[in-house]
Amino acid sequence: MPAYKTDKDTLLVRAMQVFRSQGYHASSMADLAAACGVQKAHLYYYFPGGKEDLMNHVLEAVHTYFKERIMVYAWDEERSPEERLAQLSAQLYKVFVRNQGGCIMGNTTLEVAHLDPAPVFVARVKAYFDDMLACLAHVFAQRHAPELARTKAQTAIQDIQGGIMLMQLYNDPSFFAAALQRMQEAY
Amino acid sequence: MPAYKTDKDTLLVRAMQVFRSQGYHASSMADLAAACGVQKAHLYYYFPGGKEDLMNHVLEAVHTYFKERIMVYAWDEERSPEERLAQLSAQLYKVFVRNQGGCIMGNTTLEVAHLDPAPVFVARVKAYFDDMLACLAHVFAQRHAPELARTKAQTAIQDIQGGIMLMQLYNDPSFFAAALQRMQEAY
DNA sequence: ATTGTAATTTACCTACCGTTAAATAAAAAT
DNA sequence: ATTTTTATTTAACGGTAGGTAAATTACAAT
Repeated sequence: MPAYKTDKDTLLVRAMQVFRSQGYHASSMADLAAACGVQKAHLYYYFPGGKEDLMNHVLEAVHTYFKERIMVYAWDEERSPEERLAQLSAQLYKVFVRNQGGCIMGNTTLEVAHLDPAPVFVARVKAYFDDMLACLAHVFAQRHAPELARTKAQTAIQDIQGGIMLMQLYNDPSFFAAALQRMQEAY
Repeated sequence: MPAYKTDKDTLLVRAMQVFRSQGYHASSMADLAAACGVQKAHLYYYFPGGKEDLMNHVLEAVHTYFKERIMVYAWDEERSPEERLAQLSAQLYKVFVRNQGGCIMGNTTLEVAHLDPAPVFVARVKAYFDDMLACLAHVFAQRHAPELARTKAQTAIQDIQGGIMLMQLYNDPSFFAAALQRMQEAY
């Protein structure tokens, strides 16, 4: 089916893996091209804006993936809130433990949040956390008042992000797993 | 009193500010030297191992600062656990909200945690979180069983680190402040 | 004053960075 | 078959990265 050897989505997946495990600045265009099995000049064909443009599309793809494959469970009105949280936890655990490099959104936040000038893709990271916050708050709102639900969602996200941080530092997924557990118990 | 224009500690403070707000890889030796008011070659006089060596000493200094100026409150047996947590919260709030760039330990974790080869200073970051965890667990252990105390300490740290992350992303300290509040209520 | 040592700068090196232009190869259209 | 368009590579550019060697300046000891 692929007439040409590369399609844009494959490039994005490979580039994402590099960015996630090495970070934005430590990932060179040469690294990214090598991981994609392509000469680095070719990356400018699909992403004329260069490295920043590529990262922007990578984060957009990640955001889309999370919305379609993970956050959807939060909006599934057929299931109980408890079931939704369990589904969310299971999916998040799979994604963040299977893959090396933790959460590219969290990594990117701490790496570039207050660079001057701020890269354009900071907006993508914000949009991701906006959505994650909204979907968790929606689930908690099934039982709790909107404000409390929102606070619980924020708490869960902070706990989870901190858990991913310690998981990476100590190479021990239990921090992250515990955060997911607490999110479920918070309902 | 300073016979020469630079002493090592001043260099470390200035370098720390750069590393904290720009991150490790985005901080060039030229940036660091400029912030220190020194030619970049001079940095190799005090830190022969170069950038990595400098970062290592910066993180060591930060670790020492936190131990002596913040974590001490946790071990102050003269005060009640509630008072100690209040003191810790107040100090942490001051440090992380006043300064730009959030927590250099958290930033560094997510930026370099799984670089290959891992920089030597990853060990310093681990030591910092070890100590922070131990001191919080010590306070919680005044009322709770050791295991539960440790879990509460982990939870607090994760919540706080996630709070610092969102604080930086949204430029809103309330995430972080809420985490400190929850830490106090967890006792 | 002279010498010795510690601190700091000047000048430079190589390697690699992100990026661009032009050439080539592959596929589609006619 | 020929042409046109799309995909991909080759080759190179200027800039800057981290780092080094040597020269110079500032202080200390005598």
